Amino acid sequence: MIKGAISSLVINRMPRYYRFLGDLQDEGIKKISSRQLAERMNLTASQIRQDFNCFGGFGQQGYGYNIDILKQEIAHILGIDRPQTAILIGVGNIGRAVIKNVNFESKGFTLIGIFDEKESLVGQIVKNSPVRHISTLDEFCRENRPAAAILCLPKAATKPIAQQLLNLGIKGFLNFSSYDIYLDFPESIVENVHFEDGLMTLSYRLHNEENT
Amino acid sequence: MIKGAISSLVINRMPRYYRFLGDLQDEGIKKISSRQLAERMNLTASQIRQDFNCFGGFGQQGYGYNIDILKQEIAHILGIDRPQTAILIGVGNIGRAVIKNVNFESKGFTLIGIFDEKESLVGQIVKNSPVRHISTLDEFCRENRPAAAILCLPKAATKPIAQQLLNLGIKGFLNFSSYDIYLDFPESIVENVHFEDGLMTLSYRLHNEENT
DNA sequence: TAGATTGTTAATCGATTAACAATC
DNA sequence: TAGATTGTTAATCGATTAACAATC
Repeated sequence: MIKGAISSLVINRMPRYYRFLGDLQDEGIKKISSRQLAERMNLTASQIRQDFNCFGGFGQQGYGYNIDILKQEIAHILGIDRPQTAILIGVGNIGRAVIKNVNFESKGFTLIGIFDEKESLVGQIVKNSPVRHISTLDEFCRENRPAAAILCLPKAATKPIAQQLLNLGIKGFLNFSSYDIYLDFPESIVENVHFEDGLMTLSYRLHNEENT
Repeated sequence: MIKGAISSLVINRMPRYYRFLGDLQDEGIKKISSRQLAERMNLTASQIRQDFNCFGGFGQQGYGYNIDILKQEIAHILGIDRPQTAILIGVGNIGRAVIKNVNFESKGFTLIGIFDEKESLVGQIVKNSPVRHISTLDEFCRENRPAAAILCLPKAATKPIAQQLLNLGIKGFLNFSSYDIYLDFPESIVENVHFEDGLMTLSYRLHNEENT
C-alpha cells in the first residue's frame, strides 16, 4: 500500500499523531473518528485521513479508528518498534539534559554509548552510561556499529565529528548545534534541532501580534 | 512594503538565513548573489528572492545583496534588534542547559528571571540569575511584565503553569515539553520544541533509507 | 554601455480541502 | 437496513520555480 515517496510534511506529522494517540489511551478512550481527532489536534479530518492513507488505511468505515491499532501502526511506520543503536557525543549541559530526559527506547533508539573530550568526565556515570573518552570513539564504533549519533556539541566541533562518524559508517544524526550538518554531508540523514530559531520566530510573532 | 500575511514557512526560514549570513560575515565576505546563497543553503535563488521580497527588496540589481545590510534587515524583521523580556520556568536539566547555552540577547530576548518549585534550588545562581521560587511568580510578573516565558517543565506541569502565565498577561511561550500548549490556549503565541519528534522521524528515515 | 542580478509576474508543482462513493 | 465514517478522487489553494523586464 505504501506509495513511492511520502512527503516529509506527512512524516513530520506522524510523531504528533503518536503523542496524541498516547494521550487518548491514557484517557481510556478506545476509538476515535477523523473528525474528532481533527478537532483535538486542530487539523482537518480530510488531512488526517489523507495522512494515514499514505501508508494504507487503518480505519474502518462507519466506525472510525481503533486507537490501540492506529498507534501501533504509526509506531511501525516510524520504525520505533524496532530500536536502532545510537551514541551521544558531548556530555555538556545539553547532552546531559538529553541523556537524562529522553526516553530513547520509546523513540526508536537504544543509547549504547556516550562520549566527551573532557578527561575529567570520563568514567562518570550519567543515567547508567559511563562517559567514554572521545579517543575511543573509532574503536567503539567499529565494534558496535551504531546506526545514529546524537550530537550535543558546540558549533565548531560539530562538522569534524560528524565527518569522523560518517567515515565510521554512521548515517543518522540528531544535531543540537546551530551548524547545519547536512549541507556538507548530503549522504547523511540529519534532523537538526535548532531551538534557538524558535526564539527568533517567537520574537517575530510577538512583535507582529495581529497575525494569529 | 510588507504585505498582509506572511506565510509562516517564510518566517521559519528567516532564522536560518540569519545564521548563514553570520557565517558569511565571519568569513569576511561582503556581498552575495541569490544564486550563490542558494547554492550554500541548498535552496533556489528564486525562493530566496521571493522570501526577501515579502518584506521589501534588500538587494541591488546587477550587484546582489550586501551581507551586513541584509543581516541587519532580517534582525529587524525578526525583531531581535528590539529585545523583549522573558522568564524561564523549570531549572531542571533542560532549563539549566537552556540558561547556560542560549544567548538570549542575540535572539531577541532578555532573560529577567528564572523560577522553580524546588525549595532547594531557590537562591542558587545559574549564569547570573538567582533561582526564584514559583510562589513568587505572580508578584514578579505583575511588577516586571515579561513578554514571554520559556517552559522547561514536565508534560503534566506545563498546562497549569501556561494557564497561570496567560492570566498574568504573558502572550509568548517557548515550550520544551511534549505537551502541545497552543491547543488549549489559542490566544497565545507558542513555539513548541518537540525534539523527541526528531528522534522518531530520524528513526523513520533510517529505516527507509532509499528516500533521500 | 554591457553584463549582471534583482524584483516581480506567470507557470508549475504539490499540499490541503472538499466531495462522495464504498462499506462497515 | 440506516447511519456513520472511511478511503479516495476531484477541486482548490498556496508555495515553489521559472522567466523576464527593470535597473544598477
